[in-house]
Amino acid sequence: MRKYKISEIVVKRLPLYLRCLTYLDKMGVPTISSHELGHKLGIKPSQIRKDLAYFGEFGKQGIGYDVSYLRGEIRHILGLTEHIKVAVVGAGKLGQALSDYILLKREDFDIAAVFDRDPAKIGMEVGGVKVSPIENLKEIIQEKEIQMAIVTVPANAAQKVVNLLVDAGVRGILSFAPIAVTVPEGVRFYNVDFTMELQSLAYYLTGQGKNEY
Amino acid sequence: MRKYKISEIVVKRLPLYLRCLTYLDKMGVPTISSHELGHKLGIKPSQIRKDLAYFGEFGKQGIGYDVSYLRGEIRHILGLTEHIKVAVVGAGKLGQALSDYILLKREDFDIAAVFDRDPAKIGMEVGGVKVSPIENLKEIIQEKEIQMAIVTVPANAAQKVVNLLVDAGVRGILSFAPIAVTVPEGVRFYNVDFTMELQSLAYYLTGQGKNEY
DNA sequence: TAGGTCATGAGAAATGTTTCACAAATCGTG
DNA sequence: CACGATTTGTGAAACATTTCTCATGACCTA
Repeated sequence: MRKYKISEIVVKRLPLYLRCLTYLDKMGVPTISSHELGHKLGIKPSQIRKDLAYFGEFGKQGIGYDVSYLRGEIRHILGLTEHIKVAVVGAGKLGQALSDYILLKREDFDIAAVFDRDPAKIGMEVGGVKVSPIENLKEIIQEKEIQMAIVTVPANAAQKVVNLLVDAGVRGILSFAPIAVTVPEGVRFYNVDFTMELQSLAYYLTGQGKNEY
Repeated sequence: MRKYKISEIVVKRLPLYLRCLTYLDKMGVPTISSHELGHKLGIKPSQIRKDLAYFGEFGKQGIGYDVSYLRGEIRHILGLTEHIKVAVVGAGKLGQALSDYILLKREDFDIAAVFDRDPAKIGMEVGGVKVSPIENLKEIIQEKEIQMAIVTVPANAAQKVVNLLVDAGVRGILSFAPIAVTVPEGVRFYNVDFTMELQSLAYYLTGQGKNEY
């Protein structure tokens, strides 16, 4: 059953399971075993069972997991029972792409506000809302009780924007800015930097990494 | 010195160090200790020292690391000594944003080709090159000897595109498609799915994750 | 209903990763 | 030069994660 503390590495795998279960559910697959699920995801079945066991008992011996039920349980664990409001800071191409994708999918998240510094972008419609000036960030975030934000501003503005967000009360931040940013305790910060991903991929093209297989 | 096999978790931290060192170098900082670097990155100094020690001895006792020299060594380890050619498949907003960013930075990577299925996009200039039809993918990738690719196509096209890329000889793929994809051995595949990041962030807003501090 | 097959959940073992602790090297200062 | 303050690289220890193994329960078929 539920332990005192779940490690982040386990929490990060839940969305992976969720994504696959949502797909299977849409396909009408009624049940799946940890073995099959693991095969699809390139993960050992025992790991899936152990991960899920931190949160409860969701499977049936001899059968596996009910796809639709397990999907609901994982959504519940992750707190995705109702749509979560997200603010996007930075209405450049990346901010637009992410916002529009969230709007299109209409799953789990709602774009509640988009901010930019550039006057030319203010008023543009992105992700289904009008772009607001960054000066109004705190006011709007507090008024709409937004708790989560996506940052797609240039590196040199990232720390300043993150400070603004934290000051406004945001507790979870996903940054795409290619720079290290610090946040106070109590705020969760993830950084997605695709150039870092490319750089580590590059290592495996050198031949140095070949021994890994 | 160099061990037989370096774990992926270590390789993935090198770009983090590199990003910080590049910044410090630009700022004119001559040397940095593992303690200072760790403080900036939220990592323990001992971890940085151990990571680097897999590849050689780069520091001086009592001094720390020469920023410029260490930066060069890490770039060398990652195989970033010359620009690496990258193909981008999917010329939507995300593909454009990523391509244009790489073109703008002109660091480590060159956009050598951009592909799309949509005839309306063919010929558009993205990332400094003209968008080519996906039918020409294999021909162009082989002609230009492209070894790395970024995939920004919708989920339902991702596996097909990845198959094409692998068939054309690409050995490292960074996919932004929100779906599980399989690749044969010998091809390294990373998946960046920002909705999965948001979902795991959501967990820490539930209060369930509060115990983590 | 009995026997065979399948698949979970959980404890134990194996493996991997992070952190500690310290000898050795470097510098600055008196 | 000698000493104190730093800081690396590394082996050992601590900690975390993954994998194995197996008792148990569920279904199916005859």
